[in-house]
Amino acid sequence: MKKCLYLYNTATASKELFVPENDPVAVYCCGPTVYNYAHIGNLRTYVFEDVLKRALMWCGYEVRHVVNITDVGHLVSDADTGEDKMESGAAREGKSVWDVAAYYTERFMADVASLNVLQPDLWPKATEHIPQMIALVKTLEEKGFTYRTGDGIYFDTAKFPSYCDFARIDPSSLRAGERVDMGEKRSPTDFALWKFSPTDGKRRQMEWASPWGVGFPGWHIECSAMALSHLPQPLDIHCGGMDHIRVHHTNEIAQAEAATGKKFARYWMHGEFLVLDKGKMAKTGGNFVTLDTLKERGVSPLGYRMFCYTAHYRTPLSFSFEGALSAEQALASLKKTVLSIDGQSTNTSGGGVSDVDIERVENALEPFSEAIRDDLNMPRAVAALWEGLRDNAMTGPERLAFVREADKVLGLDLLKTVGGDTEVTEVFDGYRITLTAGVVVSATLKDAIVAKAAQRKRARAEKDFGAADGIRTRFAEAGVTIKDMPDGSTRCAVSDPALAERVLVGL
RNA sequence: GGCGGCAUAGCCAAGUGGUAAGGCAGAGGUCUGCAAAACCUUUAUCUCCAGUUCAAAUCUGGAUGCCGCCUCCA
Repeated sequence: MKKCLYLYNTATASKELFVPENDPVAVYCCGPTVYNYAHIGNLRTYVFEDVLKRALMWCGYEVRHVVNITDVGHLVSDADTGEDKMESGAAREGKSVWDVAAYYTERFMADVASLNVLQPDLWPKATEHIPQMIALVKTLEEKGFTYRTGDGIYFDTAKFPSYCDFARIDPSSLRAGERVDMGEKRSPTDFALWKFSPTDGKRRQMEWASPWGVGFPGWHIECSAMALSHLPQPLDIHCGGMDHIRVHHTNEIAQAEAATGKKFARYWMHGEFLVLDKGKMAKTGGNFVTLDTLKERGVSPLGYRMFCYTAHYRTPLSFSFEGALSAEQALASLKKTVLSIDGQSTNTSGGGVSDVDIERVENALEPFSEAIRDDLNMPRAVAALWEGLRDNAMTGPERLAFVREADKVLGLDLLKTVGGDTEVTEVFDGYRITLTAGVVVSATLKDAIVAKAAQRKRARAEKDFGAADGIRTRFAEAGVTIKDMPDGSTRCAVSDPALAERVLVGL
């Protein structure tokens, strides 16, 4: 029994009940062009797509998920000029394009993995699908959809009457040649299927032989070829960022449908941008924030995932470190709340599951489920989670079951106990002092902190609060927070070991 | 110049006709030598103007501001 799910379809500009044609559901997502690090704006889209996939699975569907890796450089524009991003990336770093592609592919995969994005079933690479792309272009050529210019083989959009339907554009409104030179193109909407390598002697690092001459594929044909090679047509869902609607997806539809005579994809879903004060974040601008930058500023990957949930995926989300930090904080208290749930069975049967009233859990889950199934409304789903956690009607085990279900879609590791932190408990003069830090702390620093903390303990016992507070102030300067626990023990949390060492050990 | 979108508390935001979800921050309180933590309580009439309606943040018209697309881009 599948749960029903409503999704917004860009192709019809409306929310529709999702009814797949394939089993497993065929989902294709446009992947990264691997010439630089993924910025958190890119990553927002992959989080959205992951939520989509999890929601589908949660509703009872099996999913076949394909995300391509665009490792072939394409020109900055379809015009004859412009540099190739892959090639210029290689030149910038003094590596071969192949090395650049391999490096950033690996980095991208690590980034999405840290965001708890589920692995797709397949990561096809453009460079490994050149024959399929050539075959597709050949079919288009045989059917009369192409023409040749001095720099490549182009798709003739005039031969595909429904070209403008998807993006709802008025072709006459496009200003041909105003911003980019048309070259020999017959129409501003025509696009390259195959580009010839430059003949000025500047050899490309990536080029292949083809029936039309040595060159490389156009960007759009890469996706169509990879999608058609690995998924049944029509695809059930095709995803990407907003910016792909106008050109990339419009072109993909034209190529694929012209070549096969069949519908390419049934549902099209697009993620909105992450925006900064100054507008959108862009790789080309060079000014962008990565997951590593976020980590340096105290925002974990899952904190960022949480941040993505503050807005609906079809709404632009304003980014600021303050906002990201608030999501980090929210995630921390959410986890704390979950960890404090007493999951012990109150039932003497010892089964542990027997006293979970499934129906009660499902009732509690209903608002969450409704939000998810209403076009992945994550802000409402997260609100429903908070509300559910406050629901006193549920027992501890029921509450845990509730969170476990919700986290299948959220992917926030809400039930995972805190790991990775170093935590050392020392007994000093009879006082229990626990040291926590996100990283490994040297023995000297540990000893210094423990000694100082014990000294403060003693001062407090002797009611010498001036001395006690002096030590606490010193700790604060060293980035160490100190807390007296109800059970009489003391906890010290080290935020920056280097700083702490300088302040507390150095002198 | 054309096309499209957005404007909700200090911040991020949900909400598309019946009198404002949630989170973060803030405030007050309990607790504490003081802190911290925890827990409880609490904070908006929805950019402006004019309409439609018994009723509008939600519909219509206008104004202002911001953003996106028209070139590669999540």
